[in-house]
Amino acid sequence: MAQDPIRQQRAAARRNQILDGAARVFAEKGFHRASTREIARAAGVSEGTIYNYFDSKAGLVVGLMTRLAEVESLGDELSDTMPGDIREFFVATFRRRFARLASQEKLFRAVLPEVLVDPELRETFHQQYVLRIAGLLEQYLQAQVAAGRMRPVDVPLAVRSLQGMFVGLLVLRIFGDETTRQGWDDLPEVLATLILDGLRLPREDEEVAQ
Amino acid sequence: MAQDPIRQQRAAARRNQILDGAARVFAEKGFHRASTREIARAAGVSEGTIYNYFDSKAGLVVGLMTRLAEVESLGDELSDTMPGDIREFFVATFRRRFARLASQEKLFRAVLPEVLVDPELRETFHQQYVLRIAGLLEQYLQAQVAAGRMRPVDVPLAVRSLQGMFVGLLVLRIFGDETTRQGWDDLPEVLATLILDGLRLPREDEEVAQ
Amino acid sequence: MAQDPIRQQRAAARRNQILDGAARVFAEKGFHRASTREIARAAGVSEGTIYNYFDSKAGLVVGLMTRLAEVESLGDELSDTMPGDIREFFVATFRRRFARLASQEKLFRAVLPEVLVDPELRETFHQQYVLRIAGLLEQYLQAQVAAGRMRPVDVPLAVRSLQGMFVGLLVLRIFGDETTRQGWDDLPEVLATLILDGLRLPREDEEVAQ
Amino acid sequence: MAQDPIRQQRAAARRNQILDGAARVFAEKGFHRASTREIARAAGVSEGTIYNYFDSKAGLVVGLMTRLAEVESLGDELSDTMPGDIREFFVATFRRRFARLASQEKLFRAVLPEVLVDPELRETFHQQYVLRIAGLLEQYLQAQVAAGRMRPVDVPLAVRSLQGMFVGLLVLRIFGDETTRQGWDDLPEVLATLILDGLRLPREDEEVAQ
DNA sequence: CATGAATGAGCCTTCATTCAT
DNA sequence: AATGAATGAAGGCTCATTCAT
Repeated sequence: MAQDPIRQQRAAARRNQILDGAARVFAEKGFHRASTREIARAAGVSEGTIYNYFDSKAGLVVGLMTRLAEVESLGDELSDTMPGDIREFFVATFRRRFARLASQEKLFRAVLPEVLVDPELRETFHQQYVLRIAGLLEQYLQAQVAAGRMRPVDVPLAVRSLQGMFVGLLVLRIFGDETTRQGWDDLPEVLATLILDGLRLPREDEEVAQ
Repeated sequence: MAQDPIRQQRAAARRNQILDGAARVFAEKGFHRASTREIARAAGVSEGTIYNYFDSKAGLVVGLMTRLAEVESLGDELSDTMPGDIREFFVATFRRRFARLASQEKLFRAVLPEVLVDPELRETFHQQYVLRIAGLLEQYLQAQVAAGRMRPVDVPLAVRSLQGMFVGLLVLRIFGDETTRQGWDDLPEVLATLILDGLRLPREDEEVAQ
Repeated sequence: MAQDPIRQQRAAARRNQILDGAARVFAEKGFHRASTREIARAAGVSEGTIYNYFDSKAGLVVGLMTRLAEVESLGDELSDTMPGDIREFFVATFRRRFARLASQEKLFRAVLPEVLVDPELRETFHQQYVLRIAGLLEQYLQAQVAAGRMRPVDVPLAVRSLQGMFVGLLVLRIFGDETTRQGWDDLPEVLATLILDGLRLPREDEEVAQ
Repeated sequence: MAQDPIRQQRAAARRNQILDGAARVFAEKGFHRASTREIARAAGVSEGTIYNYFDSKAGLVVGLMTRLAEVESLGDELSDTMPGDIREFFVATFRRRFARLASQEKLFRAVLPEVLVDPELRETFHQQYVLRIAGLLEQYLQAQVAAGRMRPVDVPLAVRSLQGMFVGLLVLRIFGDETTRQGWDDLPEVLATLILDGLRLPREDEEVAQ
């Protein structure tokens, strides 16, 4: 029938409408303290309707994560930047990631706990989020290493370290750490220096460690 | 009365007994899915007894965190190492932290979510854990910078980045990320390189970025 | 929508159904010894349903009180009687009040204790019950005093004394006092004499006290 | 043993100490919301000790009532007054009762509810309190009637009405009724007029109702 | 006699989920 | 497809009472 695409569109709109409500309530109260009643109210639908689009309350989290991952167009981010200057690339990328993270802080704060606890969600999130981004970063780093522009480190682990740093700094932010929060905009620069140049300064009587 | 110290000792033992039970159940099921009944059973006491020692279920998390922080003798860790070689120091310190984190993975997985969600817990954890460790690290880094052995970065932010990396890598571990999990023992070395020397290799026709 | 009034009617019916159950159990066991589970069973609904219609267990008492007050059409009672003969008016009014009180004895026995203890309930009951009836009685007495048919006493206090007597006699009844219980039907007459004519007989050698 | 009387005295002192604590806590929170722990603390003893002197929490109420009744020396009150002037006697007696009631308001508020609800307490209270006072009042009234100084009403019912009025006015006071509370000191006079002379004023063209 | 830690039954309330309309 | 009333299991927590010390 010709109505199919229309229906699908309407259904997708409803889904999103519900997810928006869920995101709002989850962000404010956390997963467990958010009731389906409140989510329904926030989404402007009835409780029953939620269950027409999602299997369960946990299904809402899956939906949110999936949507999060769909929206992430990391590939673009990475390729958007001219690969010319490494530092500029790093800083720009970091800056974008940090802006993203900050804007989703509340949602992360709400969803992360449940993701940490629920094995299935954990798996989904890991696949759709961690591995996807890791893959892209690995490609980039690998290329740099191959080109002799970067130290031949264990690329996957280095990437994990980077990702970890992002996640961890977000966690610190969530903890309310003032230093992290106020320095958020400076972090891309600091990180770039840290990651690219390292902390160590060669003593004068030493050779530059390469 | 001579019984006072005995009383206190017995009370402390009970507290720990209860916390052990709580840790076990929290680790297995997470905070919200763990019922006080189950915790009581795991601890070998009655439900009522729990409330003779803790204000509420959330109080158990506070207790666990506090105990965690008490056990942490980071000061020793830092000073134990000869400050001779910076890299050795970093690697050794990282190794110890990573061992610690890994051994407490389950507990973290159980407690972290609730800490993220509950504002009061967040504050407590931040004070007792994040800031305490941050302070020690800052001292160390600052000294190195002052001695001209390290690049004059924004020390507090650099420290947060380090801490974030620890936390974040633990989170990746919790996500079940195979790369992180299998590379756990190699991470201290990778991180040391990353943090101390940086990724970038100077091209021959370039100046050393500072 | 045309369903709204139907909905409302059904909801009102449910409310009453629940209140009936609550009244039954409260009357039998008193407020505190009545469990919501038992109330639910007595009302023929689930425990959860109670909370769809009332905020809390205490809310049931409020509901009962309100319903009690709504049913009371004291105004009619007062005006129904011909104002012709004062004594007849008193006796008739008393008789009606006493019949009312007796029929609600159990409910009062169940609700009064909680009303006495809970400040909020106390206030509500005072407003909806005591003051409403007091106002009507005051009007009546005031009119009689103004007409010179009654002694110019402190009307509000006299009314409180009357109300107190009703309440107090009900309490004695609840205590199981046999004299009160068996004399219940005679009390209107006795009270009328007491209140209208007083106990004192003038000695022959004295003036009539006024 | 010679210690018996000493022991008994000490035991009685403890009992009273506990009852004082109970009275304080009951008065503040009501019977059900008062915990034995709090009572113990208020009495300066341990929870266990309470159970060495009383069977149960309800036993405390029995104890309080009994002590209340013991302290009441109504006989003295009644005989203290010169039987000369009836009105003076009534006013003086009322005044004393009202002062008593007011001073015990809180305790009544706390104990009455439980007395109303618990059949056993009800019986005890009725015997020790209601009937004892009723008996004394009946004697007095009966004598007055016999002496031709009072109208030959149904004495027991009249007495119940009086008692009811006391109880009822106390209840109104407890409800927080401002009129009752502020007029408390005037009530003895108002009541005396009400009870002795009645409200009705004879019209000039009528005979004095007898 | 006094203590107070331990008990565990039982309570009120919440909430995800279902289903008749 | 939407609704929202009804459900009832489950949960955290309180507290009167006991008993070993």
